[in-house]
Amino acid sequence: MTIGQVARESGLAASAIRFYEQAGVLPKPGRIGGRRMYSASILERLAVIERAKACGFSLYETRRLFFGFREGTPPSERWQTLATKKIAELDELARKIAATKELLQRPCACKDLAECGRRIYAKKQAAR
Amino acid sequence: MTIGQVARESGLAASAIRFYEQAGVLPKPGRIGGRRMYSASILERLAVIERAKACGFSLYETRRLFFGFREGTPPSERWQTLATKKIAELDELARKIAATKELLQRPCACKDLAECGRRIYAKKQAAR
DNA sequence: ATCCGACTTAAAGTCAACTTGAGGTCAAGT
DNA sequence: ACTTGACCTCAAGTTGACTTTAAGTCGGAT
Repeated sequence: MTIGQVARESGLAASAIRFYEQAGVLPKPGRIGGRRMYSASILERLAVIERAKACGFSLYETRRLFFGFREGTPPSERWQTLATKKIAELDELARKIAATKELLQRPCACKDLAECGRRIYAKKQAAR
Repeated sequence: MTIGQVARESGLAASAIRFYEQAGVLPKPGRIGGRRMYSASILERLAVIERAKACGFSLYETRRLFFGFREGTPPSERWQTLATKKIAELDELARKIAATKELLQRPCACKDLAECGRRIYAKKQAAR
């Protein structure tokens, strides 16, 4: 498949696919007349990348998933290692979001921003 | 107060305070000998900004909170408008995080990445 | 022969929220 | 007079994941 076909199939932009290659998460494909020619398995590879991305992995982390970290470790174990760390990060993020919602949902009784500022500031000072 | 004092009091870098001014979330302070001179109320203003930031508002959104959107609307109502929108965004984000955790916690039974790719891709295709 | 569309590259642009750096100014203390 | 330290402005750098642009190449159809 040409890069254009892969792009249409996967829904990614061709530029993104080139970028992924450059970033080291995609293997360098063969070339015909200078053009990248992919086998259909590239779509599966991209699906894994998409999944990793959906899980909040950076491209750097995704690259480590594929290769270059503790060679010889089975992929499932690599996944475990990365997943455990990421879950902790997500828990922390969820905690922050909950706290934020808490803050947002409490209707502000201040009649103007100046009063609001005074209250927030006073509270902040009191917390020290 | 000089910008340095404000920085020390608020815990922000002086450069951040200048940046906030430039971004339009802080009023332009008076100058003495070219230097910014702030009244103590700047700390309250900064506290509001900090709070808005903690709530996930961008500086652009925060600026709209202070001025420039539906002039004459009381601040509490502006806050309401922004808060409602932001809560919806947070709910969406929380939903995504939960889904991601779900994904991460399910141990991957695949013996290699190729199999993993085939499974994910097949599932993705089936979903269409 | 030439034209078109799909491809190639490298470099630069995008977004947010700042920070960093260079080069200059100001007022106070010695 | 001179030094010091805090401040000033403006421009450029930072991070991540890409996109956009410019200029060039390839192969097939007319």
